[in-house]
Amino acid sequence: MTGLATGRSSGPLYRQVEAVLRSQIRSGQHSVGSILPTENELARRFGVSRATVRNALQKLSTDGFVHAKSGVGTQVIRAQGTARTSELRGLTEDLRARGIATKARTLQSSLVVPPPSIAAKLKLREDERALQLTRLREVAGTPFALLNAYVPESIGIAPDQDFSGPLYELIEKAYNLHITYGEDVIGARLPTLREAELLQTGPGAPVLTMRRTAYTEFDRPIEYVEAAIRADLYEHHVTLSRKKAKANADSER
Amino acid sequence: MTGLATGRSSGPLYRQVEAVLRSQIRSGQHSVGSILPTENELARRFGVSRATVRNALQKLSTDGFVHAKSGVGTQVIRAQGTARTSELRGLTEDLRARGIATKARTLQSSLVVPPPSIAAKLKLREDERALQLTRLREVAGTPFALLNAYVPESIGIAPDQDFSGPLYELIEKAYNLHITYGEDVIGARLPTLREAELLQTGPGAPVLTMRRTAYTEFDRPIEYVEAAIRADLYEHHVTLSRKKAKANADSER
DNA sequence: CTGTTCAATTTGTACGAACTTTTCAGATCA
DNA sequence: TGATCTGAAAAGTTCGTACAAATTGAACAG
Repeated sequence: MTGLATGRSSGPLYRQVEAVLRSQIRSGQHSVGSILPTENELARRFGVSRATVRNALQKLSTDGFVHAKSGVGTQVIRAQGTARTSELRGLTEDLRARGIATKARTLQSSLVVPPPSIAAKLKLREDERALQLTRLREVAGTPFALLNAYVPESIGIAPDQDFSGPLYELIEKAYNLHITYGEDVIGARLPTLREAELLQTGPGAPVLTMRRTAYTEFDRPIEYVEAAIRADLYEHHVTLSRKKAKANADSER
Repeated sequence: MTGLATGRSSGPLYRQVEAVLRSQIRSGQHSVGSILPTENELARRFGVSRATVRNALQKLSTDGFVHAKSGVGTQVIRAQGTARTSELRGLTEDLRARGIATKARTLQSSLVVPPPSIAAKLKLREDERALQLTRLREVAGTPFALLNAYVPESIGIAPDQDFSGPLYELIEKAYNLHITYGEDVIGARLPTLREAELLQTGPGAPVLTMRRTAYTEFDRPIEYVEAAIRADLYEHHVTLSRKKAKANADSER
């Protein structure tokens, strides 16, 4: 009855150990604040080597559930499974994750030579073209956000297709690219006349602006988006973790 | 001349290996896109075990510099040292990191029983008090942001002290607490009359709003801040990474 | 009672070895 | 030509062992 032997679970041992510990923590079997059994003890109980236990604990640690302290033990610091940092999501994905369905109306879709400022963000050479995509996103029939996206032509997206879904998914799935990270700049201002008209809002009602550059591997820019979002309909959520201020006089940048 | 023997570096071996590889990547000795020598080869060259090399590579991987692929090798995917995700920073820390000095003027500082909505965010029991702190932050003499912070009384911060610096640093250093993560909600609206007056801006000029709950260990709320920031003077920067869509049919939430 | 030393406990680091799974390219066969 | 098979190469996983460093609490000396 030493744990894993009875479970027919598949996959690497250390993931199984991790899963068991995770569920024990979630269920309160190891309460928040308590110290887990020592690594050697866990290894004995699970019938695996200490290295395997450490592998599992390390995962739990980077996920923010436990904190190992030399000479003391490994303490449970949280039980619930909320991610400690939010991941990069497109506007649509974000809303969908919150259970809000949106629909996009494509206003324009054409290949253009983007203005220099945008070409620089996409690291385009002179005269290189990009797909420019203007979309109006709606929630329950109400205009919500005006999105102006640029995607390098070299990515290979055809201008004439269905852009009503999340652009990220389209890029990732259809073109087998993986977006690794993105940089957001969030601000606010009053809408332009055209924006006010399209968003069906007053010229004095502020919009939230979001400029995002998304990158795939090798820091290659894959998309630049400027969004104007009705501030009365949307708030942006971000979860960030804070670095541990450790004693590290080594070779940090 | 097998690398580490010549270097008198201190600290764990795997950190030394990591540092060497990092600098080789940064200097272009291992160019972006190229495949690193195999783990066994690196182990041989550095004169360490493969486990140590893996330990170093794993760090480089989570930092986003390399990507290991089974059956292929470990590829360099970026050379520059920008963090792939931004960490939680207070407004002041954020600006300071960008080289902008600010000063805070404390408008109010008192112990109050916060309204229920805020008490809930701080997980306060009925009648528990919090330090309420209203500050006006200025850049070069220009009002910039109005900050309204609540800190649980149980944290133990005295209401009468110098709050001109970053509140986070004060909490962390003086009270030996560590902020582990925070949740931001960013929106925009028109300023209230009082805000417009204090920020010396017109009633029609939008402000960026930021509500943040910061947590220490055990998910204990340590601070709740509502900020109204002049949108013409500030934009919020965030860098987020995107999860790898791996084949993981295991025990995810 | 107070400060110091010391020893036990626990995680951290490092070695070596072996086997598994994934991936790719070349060889083979229809 | 093209699809499939095969084998080599690489990272992934797992074991066992040993010692180092950090921390805590108990024993001890003053």
